[in-house]
Order: sequence, then structure tokens, then C-alpha cells
Amino acid sequence: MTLQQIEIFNTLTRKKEKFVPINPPFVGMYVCGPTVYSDVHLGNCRTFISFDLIYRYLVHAGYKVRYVRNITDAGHLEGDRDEGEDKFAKKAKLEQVEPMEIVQKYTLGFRDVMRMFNTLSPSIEPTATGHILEQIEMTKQIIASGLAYESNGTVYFDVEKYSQKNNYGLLSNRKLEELLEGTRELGGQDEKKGRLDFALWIKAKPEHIMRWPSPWGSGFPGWHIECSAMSTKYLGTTFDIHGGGMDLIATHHTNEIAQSQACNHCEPVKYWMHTNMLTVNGVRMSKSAGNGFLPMELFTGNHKLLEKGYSPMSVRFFMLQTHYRSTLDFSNEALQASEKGFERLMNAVNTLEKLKTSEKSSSDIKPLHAKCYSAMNDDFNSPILLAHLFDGVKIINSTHAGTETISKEDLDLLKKTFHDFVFDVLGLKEEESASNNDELANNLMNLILEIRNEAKAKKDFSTSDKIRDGLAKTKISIKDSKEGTTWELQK
RNA sequence: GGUCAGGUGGCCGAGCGGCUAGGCAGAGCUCUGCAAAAGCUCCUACAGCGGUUCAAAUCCGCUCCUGACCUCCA
Repeated sequence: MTLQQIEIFNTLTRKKEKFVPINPPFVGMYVCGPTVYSDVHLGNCRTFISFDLIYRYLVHAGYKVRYVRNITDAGHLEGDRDEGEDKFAKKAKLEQVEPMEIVQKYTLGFRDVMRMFNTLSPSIEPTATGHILEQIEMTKQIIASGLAYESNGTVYFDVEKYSQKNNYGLLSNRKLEELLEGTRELGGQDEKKGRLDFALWIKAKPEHIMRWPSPWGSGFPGWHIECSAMSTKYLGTTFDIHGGGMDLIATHHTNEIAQSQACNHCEPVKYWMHTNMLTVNGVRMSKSAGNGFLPMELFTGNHKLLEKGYSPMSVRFFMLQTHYRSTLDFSNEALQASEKGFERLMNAVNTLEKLKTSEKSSSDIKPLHAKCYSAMNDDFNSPILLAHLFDGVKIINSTHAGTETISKEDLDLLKKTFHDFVFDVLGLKEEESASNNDELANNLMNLILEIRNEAKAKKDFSTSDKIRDGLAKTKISIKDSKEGTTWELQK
């Protein structure tokens, strides 16, 4: 198929731009992944689900995407300013295990959650500890270019010197003077020369377990260098898309640009994309705020703010109903609305297979098909896409009810539209229920429904209603239609 | 304090100069033995105050409110 013309909101320019890959149809996309020292919370998941949508659409639109998402398993410190404890070491001490056991546990947990949300795996999922050499090499090159210096075993990036020839605050739209205002004065004992300088390599204290030899002694990499090193290694010195949460703009991505620029002497990224935050009662969900939801809590409903559990696909649908650059507020009501909406959409997808065709169509499917593409081409506007798909749902249900007609040709296009967008692009899927995967339940239910239909045929409605009410008490709902009676487990 | 986003109907959320999405909830009707599902119809909002315009939820100004970033966090 021909490539779709997509517009992407670029954080660099703060406006939508035509997406023109450096080397079409190939696209390189790097997304900052999780730091695996604890369970991912729902806010993290939102970002990865957003980029899953973006990845899926780019692939659907005909691009050959190399999608790289890192696993941060080293180098992050508690607290600020290159001091404090290593997060992994802290957690390991707490759980009395090796730091790498922490890494393993939460990496596997993260992948499980991503699988439940039906996200596609990245093409490459590199780890920080697997790329220590690359990070050391990059640090050496930055020192060689004169933009970093070693001080007592720690290597710092010289932000003020970098700023003489580059715009350090390019991505965050801040001036150096403004940034300097927000920092403290350096004390006499500081190793750093400048207040904004940040560490590329950090000297390990004696008790530090995760450490590697380097030209500057035994230590570990700084906070930001892993992404620069790994994106350069797998996508080149300049690549198409770099993504992450909006909270990474000011520090992490700003420093990433500076490092890559200092090392490779070119702008590392053409399009910077940032997803907005998930909020709870208007406040950002975060680990430090203690208002984080774990995916499993949401699925099971085992959380004090939840009335019930919600399935992974309902949650995915909930997130897709909001544009990735808007904040999304989390509430029982909103989740319940999404659950119902998702169900309606999936019911229509099933009904689609049963539709009978006519000579002529009473509505035109081609515009609907085109509008779905327009929605996604406009900076991946999934809420608009869903609105169009619900127009399609109405057509499907009306045709099924006999108030509309559809031709063979239009039905084929409608099916293709739904399959492409619901499954391939939005990444939604039918959720398993007892009604389609449990043979015993099926056999029992068939018998019960047969008895009920016999009662109905004899107009013995007290018996048929007794069966229906009894089933309802065990969370089984049944529906009578012209084609027969169906059943399903209530959510 | 600095920087930047927002404030849309009962709720969630698109739109961002004229055609006034969509989902959920609510009301009525059709279908049905009754339900459920589905269909049809109704409910029509853009924080406030000014201004620009033939025309503003959409542009400009002011006011109020909320949030984010500036410190680890997607």
C-alpha cells in the first residue's frame, strides 16, 4: 500500500509537522522504557500503550519500523544531584536479594503486564547493564570533544560550555539563565564546575554492588547516558522518532540531546513525541505521590478507590478514548463507561460477521474508511478514530436490525475497516470468557437453555423466568434473539 | 517565584473561526410473553468579563480556578 501522510506533533517545534522519515520507508523509533526496580504503575502503562498505538499505526501505514525500548536496570540514584542510594541496591537490601534479582523480577512483571494490555514487543529491548562499554565509549568521546571533565572519579557534562555553541534548553523551551536561577549555589566541596552539570559516569562508593571498571575507576553510568548510547547504537546518530512521557522533557531528554550532540555532532532526533500524564482526581499518578495504581489492582478491583475490577482491554479502550497528548483522569465512572463502550464495539464486530448483504447499500462505507485514516494521520487521534468506528457500529446494528441495507462490496470494506483499525491499529482484542472456552460450561448451558426454550414454547413463563433469574444470580446473563439464545458471564 | 498546559453538557472526552464529534448515564417510543440487546427520538455544553469579526467554544486582552515542569518518576 502507499504510505499514509502522517502529521506528528513535534515537541521541538511545538507544532504539528508532516512526518517525513529520514530514509523511507524505514523508521527508527526509540521510547524510554521502565526502570525495573518496582512494579510498573498505570501511568507508565499509558505511555507504553500510547506508543504501541503509534507503532502499530506506522506499521499499518506501510512503514518498516525498528522500535527500540530500553530497560533501565542500572544507574538510577535515589534523591537528586548525583547523590544518594542506588534504587536497585536499596530495593535489593530491602528484599534481601541481589540487585539483578530485582531487575529480573520486575522486568518479567513488566513484560507480563504489557502482554495483558496486548502491546506488541519492541524490535529491540536493550538493557543499560548490557551496554556499559558503549556508555563508557560515549563518555570518552564527550570528554575528547571538550564538553565533559573528570573530577575525583566522576565524569560531568559541562552544560555551560556546551551552551556556548548549542541551545541546551531547546526541547524544554527554557533559557540557560532561567535554568540557572532554579538551582542552588555550589558549595566549596562540590566536584561539579557548573550548577547545571550532570554526571555521565559516577564513582562507586565502597558499599556499591553494581559497579564496572572504567578509565576513571570503578563506577557506574549516569542517569541519561544509556539512552544516548543505545539509541545511537541501534538507530544511528540521527533517527526519526524519540518518545517518552512528558515528565522526561526537562531533564532526561534535554540531557540526552546534549550528550548525543556533544558526541556525534548532530541533532540526534527529528521528531520528539511526548505523552501526557495519567491523573487521579486531577493529580498526576506517580510513585512518589503514592497515588499509583498497579495494573493487577485494577484488573482485580482490589484497591480502595475502585468499586470493581476492569479487564485489560477495557482499560486499554479507556486510554485510547483520550488523545495521547491530553491528560487522562482516572475514575470509576469513566472506567465503567469505557467498559460498556468497549463491549458495544466488540459486539458490533461479532455482529459484522452475521450480516446479510443486499443489492444496494443504504449508506456509503468509503467515506467512513477514509475518515479512519484521516483521524490517525492527524497525530494519531484515536478518540476521533473511535468516534468514526462507532458510526460504523450504528450501521452494523441497523443493518442487522433490518433498517439499513449493505452490498457485498460495502460489507467487505466495512469488515476490512473494522479488522484493520480495531485489531491491528487500536490493538484491541476479544477477551476470553467462559462462553467460548469452557466445554463443560457450554454443555451445561446448552442443556439449561434448551429446557428454558421448551418452557417458553409451552408459555410456561414462570419456569423460563425462574431459570433466567437464577442464572442472573450466578452472574450469567442471557439474551433472546431471533437466532436463538446466547449467554455470557457478567463482568 | 519562573516556565508551560488546561478549564467543554450529569460523567468521560474530541473539536480549536461558520457545518455545533463519540462513549457512558437519563427520558420516551419500537421490537419482545417479559427482560436484555438493538433501532429511532429527546436532553445541546463550551470558567467569567471585555474586545476583534458578517460570524468565536475556537482569535486577542484581563480576571478567577486547576494541573504539570523547574528535584527521581512514563
